[in-house]
Amino acid sequence: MSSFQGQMAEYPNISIDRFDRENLRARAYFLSHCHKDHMKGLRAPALKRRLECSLKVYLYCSPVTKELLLTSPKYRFWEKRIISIEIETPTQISLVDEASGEKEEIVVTLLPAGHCPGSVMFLFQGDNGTVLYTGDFRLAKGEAARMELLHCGGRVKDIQSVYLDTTFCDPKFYQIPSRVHVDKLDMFRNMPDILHHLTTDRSTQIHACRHPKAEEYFQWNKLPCGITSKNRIPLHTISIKPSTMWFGERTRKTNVIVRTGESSYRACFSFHSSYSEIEDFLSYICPVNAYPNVIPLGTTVDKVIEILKPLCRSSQSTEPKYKPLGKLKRARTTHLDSEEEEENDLFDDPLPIPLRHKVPNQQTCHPEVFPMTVVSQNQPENPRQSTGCIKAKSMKTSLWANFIDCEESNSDSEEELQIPASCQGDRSPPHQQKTDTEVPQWDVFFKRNDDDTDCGLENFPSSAEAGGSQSPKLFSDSDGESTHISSQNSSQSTHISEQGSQGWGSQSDTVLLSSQERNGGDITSLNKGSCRPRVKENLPASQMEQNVLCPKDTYSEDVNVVFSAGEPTTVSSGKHIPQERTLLTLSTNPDSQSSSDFEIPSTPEAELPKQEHLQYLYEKLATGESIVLEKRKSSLLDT
DNA sequence: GCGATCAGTT
DNA sequence: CACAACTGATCGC
Repeated sequence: MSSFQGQMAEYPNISIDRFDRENLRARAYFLSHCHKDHMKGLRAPALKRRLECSLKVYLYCSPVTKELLLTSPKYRFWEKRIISIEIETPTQISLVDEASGEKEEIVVTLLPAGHCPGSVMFLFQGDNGTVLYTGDFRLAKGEAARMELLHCGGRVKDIQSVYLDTTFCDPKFYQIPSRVHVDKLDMFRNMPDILHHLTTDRSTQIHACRHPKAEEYFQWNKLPCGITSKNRIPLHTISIKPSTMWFGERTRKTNVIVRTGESSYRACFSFHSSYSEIEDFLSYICPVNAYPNVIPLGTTVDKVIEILKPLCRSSQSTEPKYKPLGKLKRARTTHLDSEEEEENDLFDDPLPIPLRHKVPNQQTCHPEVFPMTVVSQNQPENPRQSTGCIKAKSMKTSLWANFIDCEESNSDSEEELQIPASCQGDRSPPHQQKTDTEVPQWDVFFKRNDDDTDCGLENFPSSAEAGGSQSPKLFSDSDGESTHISSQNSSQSTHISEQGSQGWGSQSDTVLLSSQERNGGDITSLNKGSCRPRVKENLPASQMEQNVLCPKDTYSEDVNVVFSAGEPTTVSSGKHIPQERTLLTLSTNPDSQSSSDFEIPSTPEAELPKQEHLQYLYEKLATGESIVLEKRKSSLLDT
């Protein structure tokens, strides 16, 4: 729960995620995401009055957050006073003191925070230095390194302060498996690409509905949405409750899904970064200061600061921190106010604010162009949006850089340098339009959950060790300790297969595992990954997973299960399907609950399991035996 | 009646 | 453990 009071030392004229008390005097407001604890005062009469009096005060947030916020009638009064800013689009905002006319320029860049739909971090750049407000965030290890707008000239920007989500900033939350999310439909009404994956049709197999008395409902053979079996045959439901279990440094892999009852499971899940993720993030950013936004119960500000301190600059090298961007990108400096000719070439447009329209995500723009949106408080309804290059005259320092993807760290091959970075500067990824041997592309991040193995119980290893999520594997290592799959038993399997199909009538009839597949004979459907864009090992699982609710061209064809945080998700399963697969696989194919519903993408670069292996696994599953993967490690995990 | 706060629950 | 949302009681305006 955020205890951030709304103001940052460097830029006290703006308020973020708090809208009461002294924040009532802010010249501009920022909302990182639509969660109540970050919206304190946002609909209070005091602020309402302020808005009526101060016509230049606006609320800035991501487009999705704007949608979500305006979904509630209680916040509709904001409608004409919200300015949404595209992700990763540096935007200049004039902070005007209406009384004196005094003006302060600030550039804000929204960076995806991976916490919930629309959630962002705010990177502010202005005369008082660069500061990062993370809001609530969950980013996998290595994620910061991939955020080009956190970099300049191949290095992490010189960040004065980070205002950090420290929810799990405690070694006991050292590791949390990477994730898996839906809510009411109305809030998505203007997000067609999200809508696309949801339905109000209750006769579907995977429900993320909820009800205060869900548990009772289950007993009455009813789902939280009220649906019951039509033919008196009991529904077979499996409920999955997301909750945060943390994983320390342990030698043995631990279940990420724990069975808590006949048909109920707890899936480890978090919207917040784990300790190790925070550690990675902060040490990479290496700010001068880090301030905790969250002081969890039972701890104190001082204790949290003690944890953060060693990760800040004073505790590390006095040299400016240099971190190669690794496989993902190389920076090309494009100092906006640079004296260098080369860079000026990139910015030969004389204007400070070229009037170019924004390019839709899936399109490309010239690589040398850096987007810059200038929002003038005088033109709120029609901000001078532009993806063109800009020289931000008011900025003291060179704040921006472009990046070119590269395969190898520190490699200087010309080829790499000449890679046409198709969407540089745009919100679109710099990685777009690459081949499958390239680094992950931005929309790949949104597109699928290749690494849902963690929660998805895929029979494949995650790519965790390679810099992505460090989630525990679903299967134990070769120490022979069989973990989670063993939590299931035959009674469940049969349970599902019989009643599930009958109870769900036509819906269940669409459960489509081919007989070959059931017999382990056809593994192609399990490995659609082979025709997907390939994802490099560094692609963090959580990033892909966490973004499943982002607007779609940015994402997912094969979203995995949608959970409602804090509430059980109900799953009705179909026939003869290894249980976990049924549980956690959801096709987003809008047209059918066809076989794709049950096709789980393989982990990138994982070796395809052999038919015998699958058969072996399925047989074990069917009989309820524990699955021990002794020798399998080499073939399944070491790929 | 409404909002804020707190405690408790899910 | 924790989060986030909700409920109900209480208090003050």
